[in-house]
Amino acid sequence: MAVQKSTQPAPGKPAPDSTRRSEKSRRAIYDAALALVVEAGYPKTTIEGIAARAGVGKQTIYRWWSSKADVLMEAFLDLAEQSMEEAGPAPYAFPDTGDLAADIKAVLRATVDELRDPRFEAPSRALAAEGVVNEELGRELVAKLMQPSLDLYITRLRAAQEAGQVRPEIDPRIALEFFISPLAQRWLQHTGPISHEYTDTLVDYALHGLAPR
Amino acid sequence: MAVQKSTQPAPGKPAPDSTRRSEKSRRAIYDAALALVVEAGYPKTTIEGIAARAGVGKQTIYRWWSSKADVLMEAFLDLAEQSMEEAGPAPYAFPDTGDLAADIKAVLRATVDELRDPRFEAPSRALAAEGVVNEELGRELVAKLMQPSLDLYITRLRAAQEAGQVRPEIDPRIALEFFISPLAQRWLQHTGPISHEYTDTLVDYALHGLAPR
Amino acid sequence: MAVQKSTQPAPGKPAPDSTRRSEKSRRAIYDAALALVVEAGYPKTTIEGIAARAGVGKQTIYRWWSSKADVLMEAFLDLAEQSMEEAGPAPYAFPDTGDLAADIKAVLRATVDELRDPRFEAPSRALAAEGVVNEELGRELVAKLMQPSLDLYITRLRAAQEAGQVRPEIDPRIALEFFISPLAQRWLQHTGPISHEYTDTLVDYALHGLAPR
Amino acid sequence: MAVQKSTQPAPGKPAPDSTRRSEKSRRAIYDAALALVVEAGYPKTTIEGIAARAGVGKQTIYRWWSSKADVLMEAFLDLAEQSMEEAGPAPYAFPDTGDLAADIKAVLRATVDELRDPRFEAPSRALAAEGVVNEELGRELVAKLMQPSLDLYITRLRAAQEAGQVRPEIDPRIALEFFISPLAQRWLQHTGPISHEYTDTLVDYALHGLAPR
DNA sequence: GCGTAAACGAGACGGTACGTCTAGTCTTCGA
DNA sequence: TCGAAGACTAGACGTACCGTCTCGTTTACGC
Repeated sequence: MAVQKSTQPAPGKPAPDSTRRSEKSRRAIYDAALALVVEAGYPKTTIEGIAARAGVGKQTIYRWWSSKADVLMEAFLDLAEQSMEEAGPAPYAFPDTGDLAADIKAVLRATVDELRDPRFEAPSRALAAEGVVNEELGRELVAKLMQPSLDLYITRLRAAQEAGQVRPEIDPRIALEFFISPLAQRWLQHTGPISHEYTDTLVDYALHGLAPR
Repeated sequence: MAVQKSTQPAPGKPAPDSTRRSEKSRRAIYDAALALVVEAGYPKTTIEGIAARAGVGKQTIYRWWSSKADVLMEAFLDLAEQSMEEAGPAPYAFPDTGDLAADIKAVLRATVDELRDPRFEAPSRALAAEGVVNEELGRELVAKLMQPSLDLYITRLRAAQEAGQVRPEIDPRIALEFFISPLAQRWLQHTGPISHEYTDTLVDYALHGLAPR
Repeated sequence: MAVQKSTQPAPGKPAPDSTRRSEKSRRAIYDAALALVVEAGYPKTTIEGIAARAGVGKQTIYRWWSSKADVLMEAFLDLAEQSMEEAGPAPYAFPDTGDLAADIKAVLRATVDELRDPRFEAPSRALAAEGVVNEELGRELVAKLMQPSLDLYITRLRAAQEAGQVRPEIDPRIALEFFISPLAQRWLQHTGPISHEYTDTLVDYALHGLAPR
Repeated sequence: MAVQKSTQPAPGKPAPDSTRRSEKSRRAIYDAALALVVEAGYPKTTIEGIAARAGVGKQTIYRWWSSKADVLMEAFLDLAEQSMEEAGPAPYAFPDTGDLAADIKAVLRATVDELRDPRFEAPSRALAAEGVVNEELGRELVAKLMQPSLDLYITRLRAAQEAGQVRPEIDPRIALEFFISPLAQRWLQHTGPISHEYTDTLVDYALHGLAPR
């Protein structure tokens, strides 16, 4: 369960002893970083500002992270982890009631709610934007934040294939994009509003296709 | 056809006389901005650098644009306009051979090629990233750069509905997202490779649905 | 009477036709320059500001003057001329009542009053300061503004020598500095207050020396 | 002896820790400032230039000084201090051989030599000019640079009064201006050449007066 | 429990870029 | 053809952060 935290500083450096790391400072830095991104936006969030708000020396940040994006990413991962733990003891579950459409609609409705949660929105957008331009960070984001969820979609779709509810030649790794990508694009690029009705429609269209039967 | 250029400076200022604007400087600024974004990336592209490379005073930039994103957006719009004019006298065409799947596949293949063109990639990503975080700019991007293309999809899908190739209750404004959004998300978030095969698959899946017939 | 105005623009230039010069603009520029120096001080007085206040294009200033100091110098010369004309028909007089001490005291008291006149103080200081650092301008200032007065001192002192009130071997061009320089230094360098009592004392000390008789 | 260095930054700021100040940077800034004033003159000496030449960040200057004049003043004070220390262990001496005229002549000759020393001239003029226009700086200059010397004149003149060489009713604080002010004015305003002969004459005139005995 | 080494807060340092301001030049227009 | 207006290149201004580099001061481990 415990997600691997990289926390590697710049290579070539003598590598600080992480067993002696101050947990209090780390928490303070996470909190300060997230708060600043929410309040002031990503570009106006500075390492200097994070350090000041966290009551921490700048070097304590540079010792453990390599960039603003790096700090923010970990802070956000931590936030996500926390809220998952709050959510219950079985966080990585995808409903399987036998009704594929209903199951996916339920998950997408929860995703819509999360995307609208202001606590998540500012840091999510900040990281996503950085990921667009910075491929490395983008891939890291995908791997750490999105992949676990995507895997659950894949699992559920395979189950549906076995139950004969999805054609066997369909690649679940592509199929899931019909549910996720339209929502993602609307959110990322402000190309349209997002709502439960919208995601419900997506599921119906995707499962039965656009062409008449 | 002539796209409206905003070119509004900061409001409240005495508003410079745009009839006396130096076309040469504008061109030089566009070229410098795009070149720098390609060469150095968005964050390392600075207004100072653009001014220096364009052989222009900084104030000439601040007089006509309000931010780095603003400069880059206009530069990119200009680039897009130019390449459309090069493309021929019927730039905004969407094929209609009667075969909906083939038509959309052709357009998507062209889109894939464009997304991979290094001349477009860097500035596109830079703008897209800024649009994620800056809603106003994001909406402007959508309206000016994407909407014209989306409208062509809508038109083609409506024609297909009239021809009975698409179910009449389908909303084309949502349907088009099945073709565009997965590609967009893969490109924006590096969630997967993009290729002609991939987009072909998208079209097939979307038109006929995931569920068996 | 008409004092020769240099009004030379930068050398080598085609020399604008001075017969077509706008007297109204010149007056406006003089007034604006003096007003700004009084209100904002010399360093904050800018050519741009003078042009704006005078309701004149910047080029109108650059056409006729070569620098801020140049504008200000002419403006001040003009002011001095005006106030001399106001003073009466015999402006360049030095009293000669036969009582040398009384005559010089009277002139110095008038000088003290002038140095304290706020209308004169700011531009005078501005020019004097520039003259300290810029030898050419300094010499011009001395020649145009101070020399006429100094000559009157010399004339009066020569008369006093002929009347046997001043030793014949004294050089009047040095002697006059005992009256003028201490006052000038106190004013220029803020080394002490200036008053009628002070200048009276100067005259007494200077005429009779410091050593006992 | 140790002259109090103000080094106060802008008031209201959190006041940097002066114990951690880099002596090397300070020295480099002094040297650069003086060199630039000598080479380019006061107006063309910029903080940016000083920083560049000293190999120092601009903020290091703004941290410790509030203006160009402030930097230059301290740099000059430092230069003066240094050259006094070089001069010997009894820097603040005024000769007292019993011959008042000879003593003052000697000091004035030294002053003439110093005023002509190119190492001192440019910065001195720059500061003096600033002091003409900026009363606060002017008073500071007088207090820190001139007053110590003036006090020596006063002391010597009082000794002369006790010895009966100067009339007892003479105020030494005014009398000293007969020696210093004419020289100062000639130097400041370029009203005349300065030489040993000239200062010798001043002393003779001043001690014995202009009027015949 | 004590000495010591590393992590810490603090913040000065050499820098880059910001957005504003002014200088001085060049261009356009109307009188 | 000149004066007014103002856009232009150029670059200094003072501010904000950057990332690096000391400073002392905790803190916690091994002796």
